[in-house]
Amino acid sequence: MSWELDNDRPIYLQLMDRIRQDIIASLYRPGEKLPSVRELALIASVNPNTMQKALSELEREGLVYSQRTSGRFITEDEKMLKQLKDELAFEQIRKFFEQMKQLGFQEEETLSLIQKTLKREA
Amino acid sequence: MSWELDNDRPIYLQLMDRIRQDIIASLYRPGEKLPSVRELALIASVNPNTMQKALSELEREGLVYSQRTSGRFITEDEKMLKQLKDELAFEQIRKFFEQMKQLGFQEEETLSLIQKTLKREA
DNA sequence: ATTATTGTACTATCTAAATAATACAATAAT
DNA sequence: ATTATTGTATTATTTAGATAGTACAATAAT
Repeated sequence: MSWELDNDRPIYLQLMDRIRQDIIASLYRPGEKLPSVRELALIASVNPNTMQKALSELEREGLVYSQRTSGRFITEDEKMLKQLKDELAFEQIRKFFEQMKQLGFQEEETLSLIQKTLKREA
Repeated sequence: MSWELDNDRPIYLQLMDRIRQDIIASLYRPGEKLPSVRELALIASVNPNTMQKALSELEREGLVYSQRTSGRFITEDEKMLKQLKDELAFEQIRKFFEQMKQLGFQEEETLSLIQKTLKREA
């Protein structure tokens, strides 16, 4: 299937974002075993080294841990996952309003623009 | 002052974003003369070549135009500026909801989370 | 015991981006 | 006329990232 990656940011960062999101959104469950580095590299269509880098960075963040030869697993610390989810969501909101502000939209305008956009979809 | 740049994306793309936003938000007015390449490079604390690249790309987008030796100017096509502003805003909204969705928040949840966040600020 | 799979490590190569240092032609300012 | 400023072009160097290829130690599976 080959993940959607662009050339504007380092691949390994995009891989991290994607996997982090999949964990947060519970596509992978706490304690679940991840596919191997080589498998994930195949799935995403990237070099195994690049995937390895992404995974080892996620390990530094504490989101996954590896057991020497049995594989790599999602952390079982559900409290941490919940907290991370909230943090990431808040960060998205903050950045979004920041961007809109820089385009010249105050909070009120942004809010009504959202309403309008959502209505148009429905 | 030195603009806020990170190492996660090419500098010239970040420069483009910044200048594009400043134009859209009317920090620079249509027809107004931009500081010279060298000046802007100093202001942003980047290499003149990098700034040159950003500006020539913005020129390809039609946002600015250069007159051989008198300098570089903001386009006078206000219609285009207005349209670009709307497009960029819509794109921000779309991406934001996309990101939130990938974190596991549906539109409704995202909306109420926004309300909650804005209230907390006030 | 043997085999296959695991994460990990290492070296080499290639490319894009950023920087540095100049240079030049056109023209506005003097 | 001379000077300074403009955008632009060129060459070289450095660095980070991506890829390719290979290797190894630990251990689960057989």
